[in-house]
Amino acid sequence: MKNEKEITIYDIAAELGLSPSTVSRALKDHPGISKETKQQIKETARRMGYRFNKFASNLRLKRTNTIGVVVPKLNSYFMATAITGIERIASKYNYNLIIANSLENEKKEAEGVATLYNSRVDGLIVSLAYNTSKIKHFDIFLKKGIPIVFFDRVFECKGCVRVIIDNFKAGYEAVSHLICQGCKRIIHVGGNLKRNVYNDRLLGYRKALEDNGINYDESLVIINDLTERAGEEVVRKILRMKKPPDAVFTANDTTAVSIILNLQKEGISVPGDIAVVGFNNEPISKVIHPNLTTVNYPAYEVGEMAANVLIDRLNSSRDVFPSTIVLEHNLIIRESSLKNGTIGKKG
Amino acid sequence: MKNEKEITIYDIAAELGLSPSTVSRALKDHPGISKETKQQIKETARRMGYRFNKFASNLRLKRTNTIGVVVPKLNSYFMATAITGIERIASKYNYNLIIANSLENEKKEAEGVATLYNSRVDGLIVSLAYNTSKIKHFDIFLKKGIPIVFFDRVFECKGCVRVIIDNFKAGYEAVSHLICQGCKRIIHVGGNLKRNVYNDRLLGYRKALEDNGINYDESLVIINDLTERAGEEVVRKILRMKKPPDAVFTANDTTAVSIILNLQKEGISVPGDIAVVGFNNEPISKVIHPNLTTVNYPAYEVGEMAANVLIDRLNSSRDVFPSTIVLEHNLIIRESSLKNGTIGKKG
DNA sequence: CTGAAAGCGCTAACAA
DNA sequence: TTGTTAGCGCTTTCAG
Repeated sequence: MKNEKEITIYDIAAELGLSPSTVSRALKDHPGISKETKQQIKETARRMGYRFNKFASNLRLKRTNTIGVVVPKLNSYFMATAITGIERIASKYNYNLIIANSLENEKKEAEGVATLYNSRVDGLIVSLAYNTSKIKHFDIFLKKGIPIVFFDRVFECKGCVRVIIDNFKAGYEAVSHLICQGCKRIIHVGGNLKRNVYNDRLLGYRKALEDNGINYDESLVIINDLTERAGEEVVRKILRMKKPPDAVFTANDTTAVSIILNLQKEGISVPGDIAVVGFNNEPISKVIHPNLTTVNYPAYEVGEMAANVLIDRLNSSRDVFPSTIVLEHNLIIRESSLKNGTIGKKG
Repeated sequence: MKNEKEITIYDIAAELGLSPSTVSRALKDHPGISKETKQQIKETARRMGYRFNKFASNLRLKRTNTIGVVVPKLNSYFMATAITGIERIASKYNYNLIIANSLENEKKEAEGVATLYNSRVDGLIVSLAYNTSKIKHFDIFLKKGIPIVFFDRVFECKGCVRVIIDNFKAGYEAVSHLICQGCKRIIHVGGNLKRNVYNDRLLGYRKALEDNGINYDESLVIINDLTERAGEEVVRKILRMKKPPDAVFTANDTTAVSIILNLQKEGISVPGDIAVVGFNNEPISKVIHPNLTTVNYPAYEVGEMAANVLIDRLNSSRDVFPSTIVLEHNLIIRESSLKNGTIGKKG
């Protein structure tokens, strides 16, 4: 590695016979510097290959213009899209992003949070890991008053903001739709109930059953990690059931698709024998045959909103902020749930 | 935002009647500090709510332990997976990641690179944007001897490392396979030929034709942006052709899947009428019916390798490094390319 | 409009 | 084993 000396504002100042403060001001377009001096300084800076030293500046200013992002994974359509939204807003407002991947693991999450704390991020955007139960690793942020915005898998805490959709309502709508289609034995496949998203979807499921006079049957609720493999296991379970279900409502598309493929492998027809509804509206839902009925989750917008809220908080001097922001979802009805080729009307 | 004073090593030193350097050393587990002192200092640090100031440290050490990552998008399976791989290695070696999204756009890419330069990343991991033609925005890095590792969409330049697969061979194998299946009029759908990946795949296509005595027909090569929409257009084009093709080899899975869906919509059977081969082995390829024959691209491993190579370079004092690292790909044959239900043997 | 000087918090060479 | 001290490069107050 070559080691050409780094150019500093002192070098520029020396070169031009000016003082470092003048150079600093000129480079920052400070009003009180003459046009010519500015021009000259900027030109010299370019010529000498000067680069601004963020660390010295951060050290001085105690502000990093960096946002920490903690997510449970990067390689899902939902997360990647949300992060893309976050990135767009951050870059618009000149914020850098440091991303920590918790890999769905509470311990890794705590480590990531600690690293970001040491990186002195100005704020945090978080979606919780699958199994996080204690959230005390965020205390250091809360105690210092560093703002946290949760999205998707959120946590109720004083002073934090949550950006979500109405998962209860979405679950309710999905299941109501299945009931309209004549389904009566509806399996629900969900995730860890510590996570609001899965808990709320389950509650929506239960309420929809209740409102339609269908008894809640605990044995029809399957909690797992919502992977592709989980879908295989669900199908194995279905095959072992004495009274088979006539529908499945799954809390994500990956598993819904896996369920469809594995049902088909067993000669079970979707939606004929079993109707399926997923969640998220990932691209895959339009590829699977039959196309998957699912809940559209505006991932990009959720990411943008989370970043906007955070940056607003960082820059505004107000001290009243929304605590929860709910974005719109909508049920997208496709073939996988249509028992009789028509949508049907009710509720 | 509350503003409790930040605790520094000076505060800890004062509290314990020690010197700042002792505190600094103790916190870094420096060998020449007694066990008890270390214990005591660490305990006090925790109690007082001390946090390490990276900026002061970076300023002092002129090293940031940060890697800049420049990618054309975040929300594709390939990129998200590669980044996950990068992240794993970076975090293993205690490096932070700053990610810049070029959105497939040369100008945005140059901006991102400039930002990362100012962030003083220790090194760069890059996959080029779709339309990048001048790469002079990397000159600042090259001139300073800051290492750059390219992956996937790479660039030939002195002192950089490239982590790739053999796209030529992969293209050759894919097309040879189609020819084995009896295909003779094979369309190739590719991307911007400035990008090595697309250019090499096209060259592989041509060579396979040549080696099998099939004339190269320029009108069968379609260059577009390889989106879902691009797939629709390819099918429209196919419908207008007097002599229809009997196969399509596409440089990614997204477009391949879109082509299959749109062909099917037109009543054209895959692989019966037209066989299809994609590229990347994204999860979607196992969902589409018929399952998509595709080239497995080890995205995670490419990401890991890129990060490993970069970090090795940063930490090693050697000055000989590989310039190109080629990882293994393999053709995964599924139903979408099997004209007669069997794989066939030849070449 | 420009300059002098102090200080942000950490590290390490050197000294004890 | 611990302490002293200078300095990393920038910003800003205060002075001119």
